[in-house]
Order: sequence, then structure tokens, then C-alpha cells
Amino acid sequence: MSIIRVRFAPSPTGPIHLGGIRTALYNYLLAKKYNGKFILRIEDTDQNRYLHNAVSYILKSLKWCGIEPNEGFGYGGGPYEPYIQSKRSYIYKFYINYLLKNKYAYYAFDTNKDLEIKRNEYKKLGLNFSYDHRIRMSLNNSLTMTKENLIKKLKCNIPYVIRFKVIPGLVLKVNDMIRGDIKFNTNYLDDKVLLKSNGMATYHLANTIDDYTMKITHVLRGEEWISSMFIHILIYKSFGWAPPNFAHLPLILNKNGKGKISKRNLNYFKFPLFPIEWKEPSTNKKIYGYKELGYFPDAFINMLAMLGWNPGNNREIFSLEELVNFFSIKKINKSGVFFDKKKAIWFNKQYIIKNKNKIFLFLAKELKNRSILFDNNFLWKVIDLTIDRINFIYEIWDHTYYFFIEPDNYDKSFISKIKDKNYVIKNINILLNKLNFNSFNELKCIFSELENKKFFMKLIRFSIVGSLKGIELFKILEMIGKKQSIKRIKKFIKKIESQVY
RNA sequence: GGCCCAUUCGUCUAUUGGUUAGGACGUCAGGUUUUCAUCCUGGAAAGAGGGGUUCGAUUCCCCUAUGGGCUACCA
Repeated sequence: MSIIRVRFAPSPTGPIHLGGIRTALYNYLLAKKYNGKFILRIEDTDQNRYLHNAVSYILKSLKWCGIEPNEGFGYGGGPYEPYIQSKRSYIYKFYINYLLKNKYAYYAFDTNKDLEIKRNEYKKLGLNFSYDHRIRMSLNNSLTMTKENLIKKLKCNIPYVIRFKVIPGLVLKVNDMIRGDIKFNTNYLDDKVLLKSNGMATYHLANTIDDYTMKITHVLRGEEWISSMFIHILIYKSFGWAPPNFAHLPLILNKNGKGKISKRNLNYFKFPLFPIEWKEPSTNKKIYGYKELGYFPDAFINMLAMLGWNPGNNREIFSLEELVNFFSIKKINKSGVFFDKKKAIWFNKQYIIKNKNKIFLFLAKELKNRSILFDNNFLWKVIDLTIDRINFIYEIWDHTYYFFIEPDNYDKSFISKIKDKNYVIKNINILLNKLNFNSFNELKCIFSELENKKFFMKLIRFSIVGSLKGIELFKILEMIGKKQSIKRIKKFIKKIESQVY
């Protein structure tokens, strides 16, 4: 079998999102599994929507996700350079001449305005205008004019596009590795523009030529491309080329609205779309990505992989390496999927325990930033005691601060519940004298025979933590020790004493 | 409107002619945690509808419905 070559071919018209990353991921997995090549090709044939920072964003995103290509744009040269379509015009020109010469394509001089008028006319009649075999002979193109007239027009630099001449009436069958055979009738195809009036190729031309010349064996892309696969097949046919294998991935859909996720209607979505932070060039507004929201890249990738693919059993947690191992196109699902934010959070939680070191480093940094001295062993103990309470790394401080610092403010709702402060002050002092703060078991023992113990435990928790949260109280007391415990309790008592009811 | 793709618990999915239709997230209830979260146990929850084919259909075929995609000199 020849070497597998797959490509990820984003267009730099905006930030790459969830769906794009998943497409890249599946391509990556297939390439890695069979020791093939994963190629990055930039499809920048749309000059109007081109965004200058989109390319670097794509590169940075793939890097953060850990699914970097091993050939293509930004990854060194390769045998099929250049890997950016705006630099490949000369190649497209060569092939378009072949198409023209062999009557697979033709010049069309209809202006946008002409077509606009046509479209409106059709619309009024309740019809849909389509530049196709039925009407091409009534439009302003090289099929309907004399050779002399055509040459004259070309000499005068009248703007034109080159359109593909669809052969009608063919029923073709094309295999999709995920969906099986798909039949289509070329009658429904329109004569797609292959070369724009500005001399740039359109997606359809550039994509087919690039996939062929770059020896792409498998095309894994979103389901939205199924329709244009038909025209691509026809283009391959006219060149006499064998098309690559196709696999059209199910779309990730927007649950709270309608339609597929898209970079064109950002505000529409109730879940994060981007892998890393994106800065809107027009407004300079920053939009957080999964990275900034605290997701681990491996958790993010794991979650994405399971959105449309599964290994055929109940297992859900996979490292990237394991995904490579188990990946199979055959197990990719057909139907569109809705993103579930809660499940995404759950995925991240599964990676918290695997990333204990990172949590240690993060917490150590938090402490250093606050100029708090700490002991490494103590810190590890704290993390072990609290790690199962967090979903994201940044949450750790909120669950551990009380091991290091006194609470500086207290939740008012508890204090206001204390009706008889004299009773409290009297009893807490008796209690403090009895307690051995260095022994978890003794603490437990003394409290178990205490009258009104629930209240006093809450009170002590409150003075230590500042609110009614945190790990087992006796464990906290044991960890922070007698001196610190008593200090915090006394401070809180003072607060109660000064309180006017 | 036309063409194409899809359809199993709320969500992601397993089961590719014979299962009490399984798991995960979420949800609900109970337990542990003398707080909160975690954790544990249990519950509710599904093969869109209608026709076929078959001894037997979630599984194969057709129709309808629903969702989605495309229908640009956008990708």
C-alpha cells in the first residue's frame, strides 16, 4: 500500500474553531496510525475575507493541541511546495489551460451585476437561478460567441471568469468511507467558476489540483463538502485523474440555535468555540479559548475525538497516543453532534489527577505571587487532600488558601445567625482549652461528646476557612496546627464580641 | 424551491436480523463526608412515524416527518 497522505486545509478567513480542530485531529490520527504524512495547506484563495493573523492562529492552535503537521505550510519545505494557494497560481493556470483546450471549461463574461439581475428575475418567478447546462447557451460566454469575438474580448482585457462545463445527464456513484456510496446526477450541478476575474483560482479548482499534485490519498473533511465533492469528481475525471478517498465528517451543531458552528456568527454560541485566545482584528476584543478557560490540551483533544468517533466499546479516556492506536475511519459516526459543555468539563476533570505536577507548579506560583512561604511536602499534602474538588487548575487556590492564610472576611449569613453571643464566647473558650490540635483522632473524640457539636464545628470551620466549605475540619486543624488554629478562632471570637445585634 | 446527508435515553454513544436495548455526561433519590464538594449505591430516561422483506426487525428496503448541509467570482 502506498503511503497515506492526508491534509488539513483551512482557509485563513477567521480563527479555526472546534470543528476545524476536530477535522485536523482525525487527519492527524489517520496519518500517525499508518505512519503517513499529515500536511498543512493554507487555502487562501478568498482575498476579501482574508485575515492576516488567521494563519499564525492556525499554527499556534495546532501546536497547543499537540497535533502538528509534518509537512506543509510552516513546517519546512517539502516536495510539493508551495503549500499556500495564493502562491500556486502558476500551477492552476497550467491546468486551467488544459481544461480550456479540451473544452472542459469556458470563458464567461457575465458581470456580477448581470447575474444579480438574472437571479432577481428568476426569484420573482419563484425559480432559482443556476448557471448550468440548461441556460449556459443563453448567457454571455465563449460558448455563445464566435471565436473572433472571444479573441477580441480577451485582447481588450474585458474581465472574465472561467467556468467548468458540466456534462449533464451522468449518474455517478462515489464512495464515502463513512457514508458508503453516494449517487448523484450531474443535471443538478451548476457550471462552477474555476478561475475568478482577478486571476485567482476558486476553492474547487485549487483544492482538486492541490490534492492531486500533492498526492493526497485521503480527504477527511466536514460534511458541508459533500455537495461540492460531486463537482470535484467531475474535475478529476476531466483530467483523467483518480480521485482520493473521501470521508465526510459529521458536523458539530449549535444546540441552542440552528445550524453548524461557524466563525461567522460568534455570538450565537453558548459554548466556547476556539482552542486558544482569539483577538478580533476589527474590535481588538479578546475571546478566550479552551486554553485560557483552563482546559488541558489533552483533555480538549480527548473530548473532541469522542465527538463523532468512538472505539466501539465503553472506554472514553484516551491519550493522543492511544487515540492514534485505536482510531479507525469506520468508527466515525454519520450524524451531526451537539456539543455538551458539562461533559467537556467532566473530560477536563479526568485529566486533573493526571496533571498533578502542573497543579503543584500552579499553586506554588500562586503562593510565591503572594509572598507566602511554604514547604514542598506540605504543599503536596494539600494537593492530595483537595485535588478531587476541582475541575480546572485555576480553581485550586479557592480550595486551598485556608491552609496558608487566614480568612480576611467572613460570610455574613453565618454571623447573623448567632443569637446568644455570650453563650458562644463562654463555651468556645472552654472548648479551646480542651483541644489537642495536633491529633486528628483526639479532636474527633472531644467533639463527638460535645453538646451542640454541629454548631461549634461550623463555628470553628467558619473561623478557620471564612465560610462553610473545605475538607474535613479536623484534617484542616491538624494540618495548620494549634497555634494557627487558635489564632484564627480567637480572631473570629473578637469579631463576634464586637458585633452589635 | 432543488439536490445531498442524517435520525437509539435531554446529550455523546454501544448493539450491524433474535439483548431484560449496554455505557458515559447530565438529572433524580439514598448513603458516606458532623459543612461544601468529591465519592459510593440505586432510579427515571431511547432506536421519529407509517409501510414492506423476514419465522423474527433498532439493525435491510420504500414513503413521510424532522434535523442538517449545499444551492456565491466564500471556503
